[in-house]
Amino acid sequence: MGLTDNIAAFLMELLDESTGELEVQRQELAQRFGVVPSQINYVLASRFRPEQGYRIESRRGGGGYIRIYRVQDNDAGRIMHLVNAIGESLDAETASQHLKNLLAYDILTGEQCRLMAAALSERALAPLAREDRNIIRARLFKNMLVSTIS
Amino acid sequence: MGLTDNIAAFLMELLDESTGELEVQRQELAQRFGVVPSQINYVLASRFRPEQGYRIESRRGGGGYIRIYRVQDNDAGRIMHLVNAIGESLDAETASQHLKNLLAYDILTGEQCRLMAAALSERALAPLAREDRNIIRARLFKNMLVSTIS
DNA sequence: GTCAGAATAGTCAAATATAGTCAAAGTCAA
DNA sequence: TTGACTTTGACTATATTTGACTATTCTGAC
Repeated sequence: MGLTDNIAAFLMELLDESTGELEVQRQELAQRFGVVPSQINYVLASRFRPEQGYRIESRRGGGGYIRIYRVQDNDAGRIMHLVNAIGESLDAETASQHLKNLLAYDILTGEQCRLMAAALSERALAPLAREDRNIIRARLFKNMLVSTIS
Repeated sequence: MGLTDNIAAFLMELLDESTGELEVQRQELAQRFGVVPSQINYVLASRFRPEQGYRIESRRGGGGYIRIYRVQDNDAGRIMHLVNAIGESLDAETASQHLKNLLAYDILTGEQCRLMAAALSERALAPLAREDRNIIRARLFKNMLVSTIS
């Protein structure tokens, strides 16, 4: 486990102990782990992203600080938003892009994405005429998305 | 026995000793056997495929690793058996029964079953003519099943 | 109030540490 | 002799660590 993972684990533990809220000083934290201060920025940028369920606030200058909040984001809301945004027809390219986004934002797991990708693939729907493929693909995607939140 | 078999045997032994889970570093392993690092990728690709009952995870960069998991015995085999047993056409009732069985035998998780059920439902495929529905349903099911073991 | 200096934190790119891909070359058994 | 499997290495992709430079905020002297 590298330094980044160590520092991230330390911070997450502190977040567990408190009520999902935490304040540290960059310089002090860096010193504790014997790294340069900008390493802390890297930890925050790679392990505490909003799509990973965290929010950061900070201030420079005297008495400066970095605050980390664990937020509960509403996946169901985002999924329903997407479901409503998908129309009657959906091509394979667009579907694939949606899946990538859902995965990147940790709304779906890799397993769920693989399963959906298999169903939405051109291959699975091959016997249908193009326009039918896109119509069925939209229906499949919406049905599967809704199934993940119920 | 070639290098590939040697390395594979070594890894499988380690998997036996641990609880079916294992982490190595590509460079280190390659060095131990005196081969180029990409040889390790070949070993993984040829001896630790999902349909052989393994799953691989890896990360590049500092602190990078390769993790090998031995997945539940025979699941891959049972799934492939079912895939081969499903013909060109599949009605909703039969699909539903298959899903129930897969869940009951712990071959699929509840989440996977719900997702598949959503895609295989009469509702998702409603616009299609009945025989088309059954043909597409068979293709969807087979594609999704295969995706769970890759 | 203003300004200078101290005390913070942020940005960005280079250096380093891993792993992945792909195709050419080698090997071996049918 | 041929084709599948193996081995190799050049090139690519990604993750981490570091430090020089920049931006912001506070405090105290005036």
